[in-house]
Amino acid sequence: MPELPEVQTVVNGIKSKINKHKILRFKKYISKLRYPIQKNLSSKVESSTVTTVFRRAKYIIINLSNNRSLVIHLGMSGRIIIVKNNKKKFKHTHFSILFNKNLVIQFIDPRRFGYIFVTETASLEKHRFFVNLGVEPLIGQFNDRYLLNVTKNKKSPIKNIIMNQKYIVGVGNIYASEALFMSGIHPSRLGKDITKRDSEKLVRAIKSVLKKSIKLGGSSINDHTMVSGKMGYFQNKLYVYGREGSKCVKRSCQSPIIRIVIAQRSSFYCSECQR
DNA sequence: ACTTATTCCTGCGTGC
DNA sequence: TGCACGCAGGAATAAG
Repeated sequence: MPELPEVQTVVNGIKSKINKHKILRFKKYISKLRYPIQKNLSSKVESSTVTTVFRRAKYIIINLSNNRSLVIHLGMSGRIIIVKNNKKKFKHTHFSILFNKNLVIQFIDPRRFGYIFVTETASLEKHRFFVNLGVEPLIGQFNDRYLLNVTKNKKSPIKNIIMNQKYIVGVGNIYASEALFMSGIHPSRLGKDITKRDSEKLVRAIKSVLKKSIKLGGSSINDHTMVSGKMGYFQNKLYVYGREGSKCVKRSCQSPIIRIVIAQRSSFYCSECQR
């Protein structure tokens, strides 16, 4: 489940490798991803050079010298790996990008919820997938005042609010559960019942868990790996996600971790520590 | 304007 | 061993 730390891990992995490299060829093996790959995508990117690689929300953005941006979303099971040649194609390799100096990236995505598109860099922020994106959680603008303002008067559970990309980007099911545990807030608590103190703790927890996970290369639960193919390590540091029935990690607590479904998503929390 | 349900897809675990 | 089934979930979209 690629969330902000997993996407950032991929960006960190490909950035130094493909920067200033020329795209020789874009090869697609299947066009039916979440959105069909544009028919003219290859002609819009081939023979241009990479100028910048960065992340916005859960998107990977590769800016090109021809004033276009190549945008990739990993969906749920999307992976990007770097290989030396393109001879070995995996079962779910859906496209590959061949750069000069024998550098190749492959996009592997069994569930095909990922997608790629190219757009003019100047209009990227106005693109329908970008125009409604909320604030980046790791910048100063995301603070307790911002979150409190978002949560006030809302009748939906706090977990849904922090996972909603129009308010805060990059937080998905894993890190929402983790951050709520770290701040002692029950995932079902309604937005309107979040206090200033809760907001302070939750903001701190979100920033902290995302940063720690990035440092360890993200969480390799089902599909995510680093671009080298190596697993991330943060799955071993999770407090509640996927730990139904296990004991709370807090020594003084030891209560069982509970799984409930909120808005069709598994949510994990400690029955004692979170209210 | 907000809230909730539905939809896409394949691999994996479970039960008969 | 094989098959049916449910589940995993990001987020646009439709529906309420």
